[in-house]
Amino acid sequence: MTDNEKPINFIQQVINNDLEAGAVTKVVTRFPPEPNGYLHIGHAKSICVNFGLAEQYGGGCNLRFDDTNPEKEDDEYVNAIIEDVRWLGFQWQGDICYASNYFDQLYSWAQYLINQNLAYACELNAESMREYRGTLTAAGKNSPFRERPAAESLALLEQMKNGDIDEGRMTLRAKIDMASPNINMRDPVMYRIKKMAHQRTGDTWNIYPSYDFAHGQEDAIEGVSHSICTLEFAANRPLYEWFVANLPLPSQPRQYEFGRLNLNYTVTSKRKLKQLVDEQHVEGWDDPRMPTISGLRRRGVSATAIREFCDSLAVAKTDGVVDMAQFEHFIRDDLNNNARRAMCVIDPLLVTLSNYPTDTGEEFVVPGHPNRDDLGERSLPFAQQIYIDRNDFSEDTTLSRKKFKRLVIGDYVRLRSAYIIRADEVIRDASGKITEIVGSIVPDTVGADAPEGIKARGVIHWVSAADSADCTVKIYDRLFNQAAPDAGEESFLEHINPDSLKVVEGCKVERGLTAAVAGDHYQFEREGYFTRDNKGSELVFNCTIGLRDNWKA
RNA sequence: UGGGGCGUGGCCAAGUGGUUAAGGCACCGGGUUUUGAUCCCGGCAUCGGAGGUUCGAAUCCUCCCGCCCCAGCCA
Repeated sequence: MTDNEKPINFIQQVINNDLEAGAVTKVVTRFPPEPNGYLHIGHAKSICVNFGLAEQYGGGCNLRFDDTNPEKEDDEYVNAIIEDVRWLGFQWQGDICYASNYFDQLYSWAQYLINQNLAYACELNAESMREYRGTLTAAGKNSPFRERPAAESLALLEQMKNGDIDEGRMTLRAKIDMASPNINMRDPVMYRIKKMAHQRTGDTWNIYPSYDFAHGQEDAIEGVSHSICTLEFAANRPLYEWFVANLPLPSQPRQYEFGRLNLNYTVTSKRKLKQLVDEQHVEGWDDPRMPTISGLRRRGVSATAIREFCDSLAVAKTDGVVDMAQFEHFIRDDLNNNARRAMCVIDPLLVTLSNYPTDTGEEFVVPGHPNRDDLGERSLPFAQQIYIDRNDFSEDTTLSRKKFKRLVIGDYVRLRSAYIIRADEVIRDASGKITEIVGSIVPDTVGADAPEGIKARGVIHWVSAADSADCTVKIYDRLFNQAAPDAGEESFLEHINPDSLKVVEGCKVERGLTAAVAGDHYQFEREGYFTRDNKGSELVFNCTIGLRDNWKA
């Protein structure tokens, strides 16, 4: 708990100064996704930054859909985004905002700029506009339509809006500077014609505002004090400021940029994630291998883990790649503290305890968590026949105790929360495969130390053969087998890990887990953290992440 | 080659002229442990490079090198 010792970032410094100078009285931020895909871990950082700042300074954060391009947007995304932000545990101030709510206002501001001789209707097509724009090193040249009278531009804008002009034939442009070293300032497009219905405004509009003409004004309308976005928008800032300076806005928002989150072994680009979904490389946006919020949730990653991880990241202007291990640390940390313990045998091998009664059994009451009394207890049925994991048995009696702390013929091992047992012989089928182990218990060793002369090699998990449930376990590996899947010349799809999903059926889990519901987290002892899948009615557990594994074979 | 931004250990990152250069992840030792987990101890950099200013520089100046972003009627 060293939160108050955490150094403040550059945005907090700006806010502190603004507050001190009286330039700002209420800190208002916003999280402004375009509803053209699902939220991913990169958005989570932005969400934590924006909502976190608002919370820290007693202000508010808006959830605003930047729905200025109906071509790519969909209500499915709107709903998914709302669900994800809520699930992460954040609450926006007031109603949800939509850029499309401001279309009328934006339109009249466009007319205002035309009247100020700061905007004009341009008939250059896309190709010509590109030529006129110049290059990184060569200045552009003025559009032949640049000096068109305001009245004419006004009329043309009206026609564009009404659908009287074909798509691609005309745009409304800001009149700034075609020779600006910043290409974004070379008469950027404010409106383009799209004769397309919008998910919220229907077919009211045939023109839609561009990002640059909309964003700062949206912020101003909402009273956003600090408009925080990622680094790639830095070059748009002068344009943002130009509109803020030249329009009669209700407030004067400022834009600040920080480095977006990149994680190795995955991609955090909506475009690429959409491609994975569309081309069915994964099951959907919420596939447990996806870095989407919904995928992580289905995988079993908790909202707390995501938030703690995001809070561990710096808000700075460097663009690095965070090691997936850092994320995994927070996933494990939260689950270790909060997940109930349970036993699940993933590759069952039958063990018959010959000196244990056939007709009776016992119930061992054990804690739900080693150091969380509030997580209750569970009851483990014990009987003559149990399952252990095939990996926890070896016929090789030469294995040292240090190297193999599991069951070996003739030696002892502790069954977690139960007896110490010894393996006596193996039973095989016709093909030579071991089908059963016959062993024996050491009496009076439940909850008690081993008697003199007996030393268990280690502790292994188990489950009652008769009184346990069948389940399926899904184990995931990273989606990409290269740290920077989108680095090289080749497509990132070339680096998809073909073995990222392993489905194991016929696992045996302690009976209590038949009551597990989606969202319940468990630690399957000695294996890892699992959560019940949120799809279908079968008893399926997704492996969120394995336990740390430090021993060297 | 124009403009903008950035370079501190394997990764993330504090640091705003005087500190033994924080912290986290990873890694390496060791201890505890009925989870090879957790937990606990300990180890682990002279700051992209070269000059310069200064009693003193990661922090200031100069030059150089490297990386990222911008030439959508995407956001």
